[in-house]
Amino acid sequence: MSSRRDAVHDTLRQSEGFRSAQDVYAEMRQTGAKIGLTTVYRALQALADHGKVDVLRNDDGESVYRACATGEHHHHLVCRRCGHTVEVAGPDVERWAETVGAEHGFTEVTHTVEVFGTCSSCSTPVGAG
Amino acid sequence: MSSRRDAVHDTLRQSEGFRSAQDVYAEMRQTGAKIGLTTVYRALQALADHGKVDVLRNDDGESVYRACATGEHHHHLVCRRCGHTVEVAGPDVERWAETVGAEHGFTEVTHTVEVFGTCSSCSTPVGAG
DNA sequence: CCGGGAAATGAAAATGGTTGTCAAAATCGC
DNA sequence: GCGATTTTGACAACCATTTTCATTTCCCGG
Ligand SMILES: [Zn+2]
Ligand SMILES: [Zn+2]
Ligand SMILES: [Zn+2]
Ligand SMILES: [Zn+2]
Repeated sequence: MSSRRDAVHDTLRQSEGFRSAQDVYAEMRQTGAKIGLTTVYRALQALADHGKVDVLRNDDGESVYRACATGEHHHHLVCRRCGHTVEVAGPDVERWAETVGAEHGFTEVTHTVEVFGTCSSCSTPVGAG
Repeated sequence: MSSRRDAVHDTLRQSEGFRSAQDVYAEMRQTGAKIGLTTVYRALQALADHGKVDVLRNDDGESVYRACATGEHHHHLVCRRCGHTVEVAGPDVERWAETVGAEHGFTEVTHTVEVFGTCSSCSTPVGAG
């Protein structure tokens, strides 16, 4: 229905890592797209609600979004330098979370798991001769 | 040095779960403490910087703090209803995070892991009996 | 006890991401 | 074409957090 929402989704698909609403907005405007910030926020929220994109909070507390390849439950390995993101599965972690919750009598157990690091490209020594 | 910082720390110790700066401030004022909101923010940040309290972001993006029993690396099992928090260890998760990072050539790997659920007290049926 | 300088404090203003408002514009159904 | 419905986006409102800056407190030598 919404060409704007699709445009937002497309913009996100072109990005490798997680992007904030403001990022997406700026990029779309830069490429000549005619869209308002409010609409970008709404599109992003709608996409997240529909499970079309993943959302998490960065260190600044901003919501950042990413169009992941899979709709399955997964987590992320994110380069804190360049933002390069790898989707990773962790069956052990899934089990662990469930177990830990059950051990303490918790139900409806969910979890958040994110892994950060410096990717190989970014960890290549710059000053090494 | 700072009696204020100690007061903030004490207030946090009296809380079972994670509390926001505004929460702590409100509670301290309620109990008659003479302190400003700015100072509460600063004390909380300082305590977090010194590893004296744990900090994470709640669903609203607010920073929430907790005075944990151990200074060791650990994670949390949090009741999303009453905030009841259990400190949990997850050696398997620690290993998994390292492994996943290494497999993809990432270095300086860190992670965030939080488990949420409904604690036994909160999951007791209310209308039953 | 006195004074100066550094550190701590907090009221008020600024910041900034996000959400709410609401009128205009686009779309739909007929 | 036309009214009903949805979408859009400029702008204002929100609200947690930060910054500012003048005042207060603390520390310490004299
Ligand atoms: Zn990188
Ligand atoms: Zn998982
Ligand atoms: Zn509970
Ligand atoms: Zn860990």
